Amino acid sequence: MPELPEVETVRKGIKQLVQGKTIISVDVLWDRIIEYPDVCDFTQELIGQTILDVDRRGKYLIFKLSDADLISHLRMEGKYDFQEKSLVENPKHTHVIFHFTDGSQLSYHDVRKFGRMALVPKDTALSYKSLALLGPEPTEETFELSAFQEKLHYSSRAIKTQLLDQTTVAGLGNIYADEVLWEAKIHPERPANSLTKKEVIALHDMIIIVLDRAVKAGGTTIRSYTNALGEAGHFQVALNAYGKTGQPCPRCQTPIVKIKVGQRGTHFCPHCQQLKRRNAK
DNA sequence: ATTAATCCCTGGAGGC
DNA sequence: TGCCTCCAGGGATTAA
Repeated sequence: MPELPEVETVRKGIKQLVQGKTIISVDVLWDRIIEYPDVCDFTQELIGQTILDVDRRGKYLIFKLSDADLISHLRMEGKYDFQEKSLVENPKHTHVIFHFTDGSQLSYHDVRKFGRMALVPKDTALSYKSLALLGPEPTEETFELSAFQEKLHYSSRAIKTQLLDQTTVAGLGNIYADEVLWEAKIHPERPANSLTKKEVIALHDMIIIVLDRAVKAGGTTIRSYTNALGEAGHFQVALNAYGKTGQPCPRCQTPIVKIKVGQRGTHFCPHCQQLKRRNAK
């Protein structure tokens, strides 16, 4: 599932392949992928537009076009593929194809059809729906400790749930939420407002560190991008908790446990990440 | 206003 | 082998 680091890797890959290309036609094979406007207008308005740049905000890709912004969210399994020449037959699960004037094409694939695209007026992507509500990017420069601390202070939800809420900080998904909580040694079910100042600082710092590390790892394979733009960059970073049910915690060897938090599968170390503080000795 | 539950989708895994 | 059920999950929507 693409989270911020994966989307960033996809962004770089797509950018170097399609920047400067002009759309000549668009095929939409599954209408519900297009959230706005209706498929007919979406297709028509894209014709003749040139891709000036490819940006990202949180987990959203933003294609900067000559006269519009195209927003694309990959959700669970969305992937982009690039072909130098149009394919006679498109693979299964191909839902949207952008044809360019030079004969090449960018196609969108999505087995579960959860991904969404929206075409909005030029330079308005960041104020479209939930993009306008996104929290800060998880970088040193933008992710302020004080705002994060305040957000947690007023929330009684489980910290894991709070981290998945994109208005807290943008870009964390189920994998990295588990990873940063493991790194910060915080139990995923701790109420957000029960974290000590020390824990909030540790969590804040780990969010920046873990995502930066993942972005850098994903970025190392960019040059090999010709196909499957959503695949590379996945699991380039070793995971410590997510998907490690029953395996020893890399810190203390206690088996990793899996529970449900807010309907989401959640992995943690019951020794390093305790719900109640042990009596200090 | 805040938060929790439901829904969208399909393929893969496990049971029998 | 094949049929059935269950599970995975980001974010929009609906409900409480």
